[in-house]
Amino acid sequence: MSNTELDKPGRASIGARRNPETEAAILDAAQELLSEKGFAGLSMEAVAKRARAGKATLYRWYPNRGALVLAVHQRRKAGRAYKDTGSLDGDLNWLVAHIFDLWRGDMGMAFKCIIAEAQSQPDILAALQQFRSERIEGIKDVLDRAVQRGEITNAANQDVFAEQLLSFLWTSLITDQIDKDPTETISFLTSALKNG
Amino acid sequence: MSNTELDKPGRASIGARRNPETEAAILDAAQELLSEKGFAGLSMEAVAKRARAGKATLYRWYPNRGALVLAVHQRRKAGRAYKDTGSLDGDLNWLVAHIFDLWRGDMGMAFKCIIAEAQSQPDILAALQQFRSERIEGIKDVLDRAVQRGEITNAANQDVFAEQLLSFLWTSLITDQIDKDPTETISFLTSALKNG
Amino acid sequence: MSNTELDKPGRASIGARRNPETEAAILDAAQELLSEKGFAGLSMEAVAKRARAGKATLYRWYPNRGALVLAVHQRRKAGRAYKDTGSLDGDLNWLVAHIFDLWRGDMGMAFKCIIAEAQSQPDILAALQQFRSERIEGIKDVLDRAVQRGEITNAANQDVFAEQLLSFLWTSLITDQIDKDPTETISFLTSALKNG
Amino acid sequence: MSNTELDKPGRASIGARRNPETEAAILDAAQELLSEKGFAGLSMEAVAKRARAGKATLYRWYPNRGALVLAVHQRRKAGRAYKDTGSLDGDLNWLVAHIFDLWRGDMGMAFKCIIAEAQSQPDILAALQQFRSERIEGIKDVLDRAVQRGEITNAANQDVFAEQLLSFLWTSLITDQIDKDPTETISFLTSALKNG
DNA sequence: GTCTAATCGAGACGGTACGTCCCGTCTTCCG
DNA sequence: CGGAAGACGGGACGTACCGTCTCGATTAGAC
Repeated sequence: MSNTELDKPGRASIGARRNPETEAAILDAAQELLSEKGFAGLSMEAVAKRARAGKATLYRWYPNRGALVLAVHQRRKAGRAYKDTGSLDGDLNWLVAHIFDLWRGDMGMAFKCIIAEAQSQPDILAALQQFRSERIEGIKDVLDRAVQRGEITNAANQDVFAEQLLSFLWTSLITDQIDKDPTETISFLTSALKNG
Repeated sequence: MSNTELDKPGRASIGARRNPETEAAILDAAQELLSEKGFAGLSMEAVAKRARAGKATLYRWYPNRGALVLAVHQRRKAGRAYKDTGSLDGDLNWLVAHIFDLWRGDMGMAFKCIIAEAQSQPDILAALQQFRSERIEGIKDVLDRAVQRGEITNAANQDVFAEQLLSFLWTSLITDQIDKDPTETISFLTSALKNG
Repeated sequence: MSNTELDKPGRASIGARRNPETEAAILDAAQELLSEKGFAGLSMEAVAKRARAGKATLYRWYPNRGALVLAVHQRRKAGRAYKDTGSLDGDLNWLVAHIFDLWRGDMGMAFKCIIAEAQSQPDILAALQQFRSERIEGIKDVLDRAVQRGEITNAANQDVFAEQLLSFLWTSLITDQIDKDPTETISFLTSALKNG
Repeated sequence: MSNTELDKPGRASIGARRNPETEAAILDAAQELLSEKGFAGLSMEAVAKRARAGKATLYRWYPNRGALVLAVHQRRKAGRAYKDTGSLDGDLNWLVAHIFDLWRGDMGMAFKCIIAEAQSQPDILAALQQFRSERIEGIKDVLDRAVQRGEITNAANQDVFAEQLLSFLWTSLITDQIDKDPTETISFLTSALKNG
C-alpha cells in the first residue's frame, strides 16, 4: 500500500513544481497513523516523519491537522452514486449498510476525527456542513428514484427525512453503534415519509 | 498560625480527604475557560492556574481533560423532569427548545467537547453512552404522559422515536444548527410515532 | 532486617511521646532505599511510604533530606577505636582497608550523599566538617600510639598528615577509586611524616 | 555578554543545525544562575527561561543537569599552562593559589556541582575522572620542570605526589576550606617527594 | 476515671521542576 | 527552486516530590 518504507532518504525535489509522490506519501502516512493510533496519534510531526517529508512541506499544503484529516477523507469518500435495488426500502437499507461498512474500515476513525475537530475549528465545521449537504443530496436522489417508481409522492418532508437519516447515521458513528441493526429505524423513518 | 490572612495562595488541605472548595474552584475554572476560550483553551494547566490549584490536585480526580469536562457537564445537567404542557406536541417542542437553550449557554460548548473527546477516549465514550440512555428515558417519560393522556398508544416504536429525537438534537449541536426551527422535524417524527 | 513489610497499618501512637519503633523503621527504610536506588531514590515521600510513616512524622525529626542521610550515617558510623596491629604501618593500612570496606557496603553511598548534599546545604556542610574533625582525631590517635611505641617523634606535621590521609580517603570515595591499592599512598605520606 | 535584554522572542533557528548563539546563551544563563543561586537554583527550567530557550533545545544537547554544569565548566576551565616561577616550591604555591582563586569566583560552585552530581550520575563521574587525569598531568608537568632544574630526581613517587596534591585541592573545596593557607600541606607533600 | 496533650498514619493541599511531545516557523543544503 | 532535514522558542502534557496542613485514632500521664 504505502511506498514510504523502503526508500531511506525520502524523495527529492522534481524541480520547481509540486511532487505528487510526496502528496500521496503524506496522505498514506496520515491514513495509516489514523487507523493505527487513532486521532491522538495523528500529529503533524509523526505524519512528516513517516512520509519522509519535511514539516515545511506538510504545512505548505495542510495548514493544520484538520485540513489533513479532511484531505484523507476527501480522497476516499464514497460518491453519491447509490445502488438501485429496485425498491425504496432496499435502497435505504443498502445505503446505510454501505456507509456503516465504510466506517468499519479506516474511514470511521477519519470521519470521527473530522466531527471532533469541527467542534473547535470553524473551517473544519464549514467543511463538515458542506459534506453534510452533499450527503443529503445523495439521500434525496434515492428518494427521487422512489418517486419515479411511484412508491412515494414528492412531498415536502423529503428534506426532513434525509436530514433525519443522516442524523441517525452520524449519531450511530459518534456513539459507537454502527454494528446495531438499522432496519427498525429505517422503517420508522420511512413510515413518517409515507404518512406525512 | 492562621492561614486565612489573605489566602493568596488558594486553599490549604483540610486533612486526608477531599476538599469540596477545591472541587468547586476547579469546576468553576473549567467552566469559565470552556465558555471563554472553547475546548482548545481548556488545558489542564490553565484550569489549575485559574483555580489556584496544583496540577497534582487536578489529576488526582480528573485523570484527563475528558473527565474534567464530564464533571463540569454532570454538575449542571438538566434533570429528567420535563415540563408538562398538556399535549405531546407541546411537551416535545418545549423539550427541544429547552435543551437548545441550555446549549446556547456554557453547556453547548461543554457537551460538544464531551462528544469530541469521546471519539478518542473510551471511558468518555462510555459516559456519553450512559448519558444517552438517561436522556432516552427522559424522552420516554414524555411519551408515557402522552399515552396516559390518550394521545398515542403504547407502541413498540417509542424507543426508536426517542433515539431519533436524540439523534436530531445531538446532530444539530455538532453541526452548529441549534438555532434552526425544530418544529418540522418534531412533527415528522411524531407522525411516524402515531402511524407506526 | 526490616519489620515494615508485614504490619499493614503501620504503627500507632504510643502516647504523648516519641515512638522508637517509628524512628527505627524510618532509618531502616532510608538505608534500604539508599542502597537500592541511590541518592536520587531517597525521597522523603518514598521513605515515609516504605516506613509506613506519615510525612509529618518524618519532617518532625528530619527537616530535610540531608538530615535524614546524616542520621542514617550517624547510626552506623564506625567508632574511633582503631585496631592496634603493633606497628604504625599496620595500623594505617588496617584503618584505610577498614574504611574502604565499610564504604563498599551501604555506607559508601550514604557518605557520598552527605558530601554531595553538603555542597549546597550549609548545615550538612557543618556536620561534614564536624565529622571531619572526629576522623582526624581518630587518625591522630593512631599516630599517638606510634609515638608511644617510639616509631615516630611527636612532630607538628602530624596534623597535616592526618588531614592529608583523610583527603586521600574522601577523594578516593568521590572519584570511585576505593578498590585501588592504597599502600603506595600510605607509605608516601608516612615518609613525609618521618622525614618532616 | 548576555543577549537576553531586549530581543523578546529570543533567537530563531538557523536551519537544521546547531545555533552557536543559543549554546552561548544557555551556558551564560547556567553560569549566571549557578553563581547567583548555587546548585539548587540551577534548574533546567530556570536556565531555559533565562536563556530564552525552549526546554527541548536545552535537553537536545544537555540531557541532564550534570551535562550542563559540565559544559559550563569545560568552557571556562584553566589550561595546563602553569606558571614557571623558577622553583618547585614557587610553582606549587602559585598553582594552588591560582586554582583556589579560580574557585573563589564562579568556578568553585560549578566544580562543587560536578563533584556532587558525579556521586549519582555515572557519566558525570567518568567526566570527572577524565578531568582528574588532565589535572594530574598538569601537576606532573610542574614536577618535570623541577627535575630539569635539578631540584628533584625523576622518582616513581611523582604520580602519588600529584594525586595527593589534587586530593588536597579537591577536599579543600568540598569542605569549604579554600581560604586556609596551603603552604604547610605543600611543604609536607614536597618533603615526601624529596625523601621518598 | 476522666481529661489533656502529644504522636501516630494517612493523604490532600498549592507548588515547582521534571523530561517528553508537539506546535508552527525558520534556515540551510542537496539535487 | 522545491523539498528533506531538523533546530528554534514556546507551551501543555502527566509525574514525582516538596513541605505544609488537617484529620481521626491512639495512649501515657496529669488531674
